[in-house]
Amino acid sequence: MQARIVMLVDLDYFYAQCEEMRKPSIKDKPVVICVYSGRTEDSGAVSTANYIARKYGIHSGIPISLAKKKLKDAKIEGIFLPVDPPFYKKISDKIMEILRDYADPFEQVGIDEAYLDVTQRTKANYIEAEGLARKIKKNVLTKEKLTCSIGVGPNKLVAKIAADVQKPNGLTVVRNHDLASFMSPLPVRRLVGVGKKTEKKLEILNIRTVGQLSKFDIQRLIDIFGKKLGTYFHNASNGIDNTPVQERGIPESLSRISTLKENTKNLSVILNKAYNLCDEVHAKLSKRGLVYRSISIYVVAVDLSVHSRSKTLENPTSNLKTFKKTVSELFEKFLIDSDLEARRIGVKVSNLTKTEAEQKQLMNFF
DNA sequence: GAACAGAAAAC
DNA sequence: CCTCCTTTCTGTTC
Repeated sequence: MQARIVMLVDLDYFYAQCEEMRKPSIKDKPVVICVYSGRTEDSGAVSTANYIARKYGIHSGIPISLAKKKLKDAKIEGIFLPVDPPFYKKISDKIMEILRDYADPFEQVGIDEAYLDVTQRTKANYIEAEGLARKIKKNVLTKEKLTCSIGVGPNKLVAKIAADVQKPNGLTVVRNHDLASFMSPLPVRRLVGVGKKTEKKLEILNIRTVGQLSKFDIQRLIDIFGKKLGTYFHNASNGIDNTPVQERGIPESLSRISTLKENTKNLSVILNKAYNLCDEVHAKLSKRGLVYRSISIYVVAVDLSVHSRSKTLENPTSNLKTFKKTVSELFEKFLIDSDLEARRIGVKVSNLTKTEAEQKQLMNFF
């Protein structure tokens, strides 16, 4: 593959920034967007926090009660708001539409991130790419009143890390010439694919920085992490990533998961909740004109261990009755041979394809 | 090669 | 005290 220029546009502290836009008076306070689980008054976790809240150690994933305690200890008033996904989705859609026009091709990742291959419209020139990034930032700010951080680099991996190192409202350009000096001092945690567990494993091998990882014997990496991850680490630590920017087509799966009011192993209590989740997944499916062939259930046990069961059907379907029937069978079986108390439960459909009608529409296009 | 379950990560 | 959603990989089993 010849030289590319790839951008990663990341909408800053997205949910919290959307709320700030809706109500600018909260902008100078810690804003904490919460997923309330409904068990008790403040049970649940933080989804997103603005940068003022982050200064007090409030990050996504921590318990809401802990976030409140942190602000209380600091004697600071915070704004706690429940997530409003439809609102964020609308804003995201508008922004993604703007971004898409700058890319060739374009790849949205999640609700607040997108990769843009800008090789063509910048003629592979980094000066042009930086100018384009500024233009994009200005455009998003003018049209949607939101800031974003952009990373520009020779591939997705570098663009992503570049966007990460300076935020919010950042712009970081990494040219091939600066690749090694940019990458090698970074902690391995910055690499996509290195989370908490992998960081620990690498630390045991005395690998803390990307530079140290790049010097580590590739065969040893493969022996320890497997072929895929081992070779990925070797390449990634050298800033090499050939994965193309690709428009996302049909999703792999659609799921809904939710926390139970109380821990239980009672089938009817679980099914009552599960059927509601089925309804929601079903609604999403029909809106997108998708059918599925596989159905899964999830149980997050009291100890937070995650368990799943699944069944693949003979033929693709979108029949809600079939969905619920299968879900009930899977939960019933699970409860018989597991005896775990469920804290959270979920349902998922996968093996997705377009409906007949949608397929035809697509054919007419040609 | 497909189905299934779990782990890990990122969002 | 511990949300929610999606993807990718691995090992196992048939």
